[in-house]
Amino acid sequence: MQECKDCPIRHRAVCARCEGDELAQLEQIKYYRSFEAGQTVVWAGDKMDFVASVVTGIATLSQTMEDGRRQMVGLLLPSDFAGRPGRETSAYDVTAATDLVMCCFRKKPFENLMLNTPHIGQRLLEMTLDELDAAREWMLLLGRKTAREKIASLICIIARRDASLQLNAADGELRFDLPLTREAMSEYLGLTLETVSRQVSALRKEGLIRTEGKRQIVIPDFDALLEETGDDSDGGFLI
Amino acid sequence: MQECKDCPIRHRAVCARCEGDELAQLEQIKYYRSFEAGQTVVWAGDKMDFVASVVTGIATLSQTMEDGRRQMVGLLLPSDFAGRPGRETSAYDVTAATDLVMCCFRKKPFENLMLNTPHIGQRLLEMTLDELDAAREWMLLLGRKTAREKIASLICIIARRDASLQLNAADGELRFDLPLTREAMSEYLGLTLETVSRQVSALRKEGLIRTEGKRQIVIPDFDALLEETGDDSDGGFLI
DNA sequence: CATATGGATTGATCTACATCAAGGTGAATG
DNA sequence: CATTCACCTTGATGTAGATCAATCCATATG
Repeated sequence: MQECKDCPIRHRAVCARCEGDELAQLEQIKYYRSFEAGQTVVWAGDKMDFVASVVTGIATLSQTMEDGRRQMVGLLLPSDFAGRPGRETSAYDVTAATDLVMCCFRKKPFENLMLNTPHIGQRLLEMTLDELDAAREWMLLLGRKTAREKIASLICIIARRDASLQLNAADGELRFDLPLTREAMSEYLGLTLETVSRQVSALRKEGLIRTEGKRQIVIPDFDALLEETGDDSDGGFLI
Repeated sequence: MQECKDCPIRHRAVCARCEGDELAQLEQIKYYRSFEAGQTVVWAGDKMDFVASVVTGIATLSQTMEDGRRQMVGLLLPSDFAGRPGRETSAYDVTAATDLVMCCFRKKPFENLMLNTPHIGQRLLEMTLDELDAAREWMLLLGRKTAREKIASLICIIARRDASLQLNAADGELRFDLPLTREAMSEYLGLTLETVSRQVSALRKEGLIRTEGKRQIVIPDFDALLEETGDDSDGGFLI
């Protein structure tokens, strides 16, 4: 089991500012869980007795309607946080989009720790406010953007998040793995997977992106792609 | 100026659990502001040196794209909270949908108070988590629901929120004011106002709702209307 | 009292995306 | 090495909702 100081979650997540005693306490309630791509972490409505931070891989939060329509409502990249203190059950399906490792904290002790360690609560508030902003940006995408703009936006979001985690070859080109299936992309964007496929092809034919293999994406000119998102040129950040 | 203890925001908002000293401190940094329907409280990007709680009326948070497409991303009813501690500018247009009174707290002293008063931060975290859940429910609506389901959902949301504030004649019928213009509804739902109008008319013709005057709505059978939202029958809550 | 004015409604038409359907591709498996 | 399986692509067609345009209605205004 890794030391928390080596754990990627220190970048953004709850224990980033902990030291000494607090860190020791966190260690005690901490454990790692691994999932294979496609596995479900918890179903909506199921008991969820932990909160967690993504270490490696990608997890998604989704809602499902009775007739099966699905909408993704959260995309968790490394260092992102999942789970709501003060709630027994998960409100969403949590699914591993890729192979996934999560750093889990048992909920009850975590909540106790929160009471005695104000900065954990503060950190959590900051992170929740960030997530709320991301959700609102996402709402604009869902409510008002065209299919083409949605695809361009998603690619930019992933590229940006990816770039912030590890520096990519900055010879103008941006190269990275698109870790979502067409179906997952369609659930993110409120489209069908056919429309996703068509629009990705369209961007490829126009030279705005290249695809190498099935999942690797190359963006020759990031700003050109940004133009297609519909966002303000200097626009903030999503997710 | 009202006493905080008489202020509607005590129901849900930040000062709900304050007493003695804290309340006195809150009083000192508190002031009220009134707006007429249609007025803008702040524009996205503008300096916002306060946080606030809605006392009476309705405020909206919206995002605008360069070409004018608009999406509402927040609907603030009495007792709801606006503003992000730790941020200088507003990320959204804040607009008075009806005549509006807000209870404002100057930001800097509010943040200081937060540092010394853990339960304010805790309360804020709870509220932010609730808002995040609401935003995610809203994402499902925007991404996957039909126009008809969107309208039914919005009417149910307002009815529910309204009912929780003051008890309505519970003789089966639910009667309340729909405080949004067709345009505001369309911005909430990611539709055009024409589509909103058509779908409201459709629900009326089918007897699922009645309209009295321009804004008053009567729901003869709430459960019947709920059926049209696409949500699980026991479904939670929005906004 | 005539007349703006700011919603709201309703109709006709268009189109972006969904739906239905048929292959294609590449890694995994016996 | 053939076969399967999961995923992706592309085509043909359908449709929900957008767009464009006219009219209505209630309140406000000189």
